[in-house]
Amino acid sequence: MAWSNVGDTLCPIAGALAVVGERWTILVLRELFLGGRRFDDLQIQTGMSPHLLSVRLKSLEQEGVIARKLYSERPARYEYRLTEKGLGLYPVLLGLKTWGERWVHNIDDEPALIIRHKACGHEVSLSVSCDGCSQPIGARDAAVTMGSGYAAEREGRRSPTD
Amino acid sequence: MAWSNVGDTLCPIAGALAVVGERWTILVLRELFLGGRRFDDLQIQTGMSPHLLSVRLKSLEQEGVIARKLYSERPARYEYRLTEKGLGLYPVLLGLKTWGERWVHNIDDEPALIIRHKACGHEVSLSVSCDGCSQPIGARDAAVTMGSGYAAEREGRRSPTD
DNA sequence: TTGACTCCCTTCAATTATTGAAGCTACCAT
DNA sequence: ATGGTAGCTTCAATAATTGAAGGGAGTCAA
Repeated sequence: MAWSNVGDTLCPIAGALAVVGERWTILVLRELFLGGRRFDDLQIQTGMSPHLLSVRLKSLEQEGVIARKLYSERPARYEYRLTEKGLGLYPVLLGLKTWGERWVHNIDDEPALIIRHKACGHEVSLSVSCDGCSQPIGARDAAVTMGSGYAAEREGRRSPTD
Repeated sequence: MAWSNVGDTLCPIAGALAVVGERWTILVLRELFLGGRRFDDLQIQTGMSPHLLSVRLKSLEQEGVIARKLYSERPARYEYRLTEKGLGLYPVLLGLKTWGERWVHNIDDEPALIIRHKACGHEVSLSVSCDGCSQPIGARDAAVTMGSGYAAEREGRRSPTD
């Protein structure tokens, strides 16, 4: 299977990756979350080639993750902004940040990014918890069940009925 | 800049992406979180080519995200398992799942994956909240500050001192 | 003890994706 | 009119990915 068909599944993780799972894409989103708005800013701070950045921006716009907004008529100049759909990726970015700090960089280093609640100034964090008992949940505390449709899709891959 | 240098920064998001940011990698991790252990399972359920899967598995093993464990001496057979470092990516996967359900698939569809707290049977969810006031936080409620090192790194890219 | 089968990959040629340098248009400042 | 900046696009070279095929090392059944 080619990567271009990765979204053809009931799995929501694969669906998400079909939109934001290519190299550089999350880095572009990071810049937008950090307040970057212009092509050159995004290009310089991500380090990607201008060509690829333009390809990625078009794709993200098409998917509705970002929107272009005219900020100068002559010459026509657009800035890029996250839509609601794009802002919805906040927990994913925060998850990567948290994991990178814990497992990739040295935990004693000065933090590169500090995220605070605007209203009260305290830091913000990500957590997985149980909707019933509110306890914090780690990967081992959870069990996965598959919906019947997705279970059938997976079974079909095991024993192809062609 | 080439993708291979994407981890050369103080940004923890980029650090994380240097490890798990390539195409297919997160899908491999999904399978492992779903309980897949063997090469062929991973290959069939992700749909990626065997070659690329073997490349990705080696890289993940090298990074300490997964470990190979011998489960049969003769013939030598290994299974792949998430390490603690790998399990730490749980919130990221859950974030993608939640976002995919909300923004990519139809929200009324039967869910493909249901995740429950083993201890009490209720569903599990991801949230961003303030460490001070415990309020739920959206992207717009938070402000980002950069550490001095990372701020300097970024400033250097704007005005290269070569 | 042959043949069929499974598991777990590896190899290779063909196709795609990505890079990095250069170029282009439109405007602004001097 | 000359130089500079913003915002891209084009293009040839390089690297990543695919899909088909193959191969070794065992197990099982006849």
